[in-house]
Amino acid sequence: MERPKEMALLYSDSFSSHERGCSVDEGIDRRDGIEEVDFFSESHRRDNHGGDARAGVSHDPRGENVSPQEDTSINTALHLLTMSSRVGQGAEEEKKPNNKLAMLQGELNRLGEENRRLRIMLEQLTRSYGVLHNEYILAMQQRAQDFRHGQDNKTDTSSPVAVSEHQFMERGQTSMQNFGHSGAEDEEQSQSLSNNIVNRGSREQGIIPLTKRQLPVDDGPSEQRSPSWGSNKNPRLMQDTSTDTELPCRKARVSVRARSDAPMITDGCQWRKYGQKMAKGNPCPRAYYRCTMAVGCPVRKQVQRCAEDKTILITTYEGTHNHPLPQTAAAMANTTSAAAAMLLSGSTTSKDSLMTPGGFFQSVPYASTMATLSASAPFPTITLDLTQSPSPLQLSRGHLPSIPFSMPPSMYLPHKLLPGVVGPPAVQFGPRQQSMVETVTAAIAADPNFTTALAAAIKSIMGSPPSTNGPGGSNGSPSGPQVGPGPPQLPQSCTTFSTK
DNA sequence: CGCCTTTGACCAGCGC
DNA sequence: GCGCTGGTCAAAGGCG
Repeated sequence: MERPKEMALLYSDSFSSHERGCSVDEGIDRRDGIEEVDFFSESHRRDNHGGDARAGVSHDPRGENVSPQEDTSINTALHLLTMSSRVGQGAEEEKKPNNKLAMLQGELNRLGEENRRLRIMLEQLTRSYGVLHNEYILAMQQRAQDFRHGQDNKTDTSSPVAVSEHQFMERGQTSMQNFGHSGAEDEEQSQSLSNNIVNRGSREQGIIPLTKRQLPVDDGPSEQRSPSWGSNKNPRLMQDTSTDTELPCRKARVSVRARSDAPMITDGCQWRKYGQKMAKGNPCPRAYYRCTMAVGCPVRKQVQRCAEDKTILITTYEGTHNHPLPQTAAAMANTTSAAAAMLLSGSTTSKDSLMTPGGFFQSVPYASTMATLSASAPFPTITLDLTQSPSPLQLSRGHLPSIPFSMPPSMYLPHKLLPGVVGPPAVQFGPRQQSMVETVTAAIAADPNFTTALAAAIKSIMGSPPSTNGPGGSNGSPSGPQVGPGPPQLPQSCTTFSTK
C-alpha cells in the first residue's frame, strides 16, 4: 500500500523535473500515473492558495534550488487558470484550446511540485521519527536502569548460551558499551534488554505518550491486555489506542523456519491452542497458540507448515512473555530477540542508513544473511530461516554479502517500526538440533565482527555516548519477572533469512 | 474435574 | 458495498 504511494510520489517527482517539454498528451497520461497523489495535492493546494508563498514554489523545502524557470512556469500556469476562468466563454473561444493546454500543463506542474514537497515532508518526518526514537530508547534505558537499582537482582536463569546471547544483545542493542561484562549482570541486563526491546512500549506506557504514539512499540499488549487477552481480538488496536497504552500498530513478529517432523516445536513454553485456520495458498492449516505459562501472558504463536516443503515448520511469535522463562526457553528466546532487536534498530534508522552501503544491516553480517524483514504484513516481521546451513565462511568471518532484502518504505514509517518482539522460548530439540542451535547462537554471539559491527552501527544510529549505560545500560525490565523474549526453535543450521 | 483441542462463528481490515 | 482473509472467541467434546 505504501509502496504504490511512494512510487507514485517518486514518479510524480521525476515527472515534475522532466515535464517541461512534454506534450500535453503526455502530461495527461502521466497524470493518471500520479493519481494517488492527487488526494494530498488537494489539501496541499488549499494551503497554497491560502496565501502561502509556496504557491509560487520559489523555494524547495529540501533546500534545493529550484530553477527560476520552474517557478515561472508554475506561476504562469496558475495565472492561466485564473485567466481562463475569468475569460471563459466570451470572445476568446479560439484561444480555448491553448488555454486548456496551458491549464493542464500548469496543473501538472503544480501537482509535480506538490508531490515533491510532500515527499520531502515525508522524508523529514521519517528522520524526525528516527531521532525521536533514539531519544526514546535512551530514555527508556535510563529509566530501566534506575528502576533496576531499586529492584536489584531479580532474575537470572539463563544457560551459558543464553548468557552469551545476552551479552551480544546487550552490547548490540542497548548501549554497546561494556563489552567486557559477563555473568549474572549480563544475564540480567540482557534479559531486561530483550524485554525492553519488546516491551519498550508497553512498559513505559505512562511515559511520553508522544513517543508511544510515534513509536510503534508494540507489545504493549502484554500489559495492557489484561488477563483476558481474549478480549482483544481484532480490536486490539483500537483498544490500545483508546487506552493510550497501546500503539496503533501491532507488534513486530519473529518468524522462525525450521525443519521438524513434529506438529509443533517444543520451545520450553506451554501453549494452548485456541484456533486453527486454513490459510490461503497453503494446504496445511495454521494453528494459533497462546502462552499459558502465566496468566495473561500475551505471547502468541502461529504454527504452520511450509506449503512448498512440508518438513519445514514455520513458527511465528508475537508478543512478550510476562513471566520468567525456563532456561531452555530463555536461550533461544534471545536469539529471536536479537533478530527483533535488529529489526528494531533498523527501524530507528533512516531509510538511507539501512540501505546505503554503510547501512546498519550491512554492518551486521548475520543479520543480512539470516534474517529477512517483511513489511507485507501490517506489522514488521523478521524471519529467521533455520532450514539452511550457513556457509562456513559466513560463520567464521561474519562476512556477508549485501542485504538480501529490500526494505519497503513502510518499514521506515513509525507505525511499523517498533514492535515488540517476541519471544518465545527455546525449543527443545534433539541433541543434534540442540547443538546446532547452540552453535548458531554462540557463533552469533561470539563473533567479534558481529558484535562490533552491531555496536558500531547502533552507536552511530543512536548517536549516544556509550558511557552512560554501563552494564546497566540495559533496560532491565522493570517490572516483574523477566520476560524473556522468547524465541523459538532453532533447529538446524541457519543462515538465510527468507521472507514470506 | 480441569485442561486442552476442535471447530464453527464472529469481527475487522483490506482489496476490488 | 461486498466478499475475502486473517485472527480470535467460545461452546462442545475428549483426555488424563
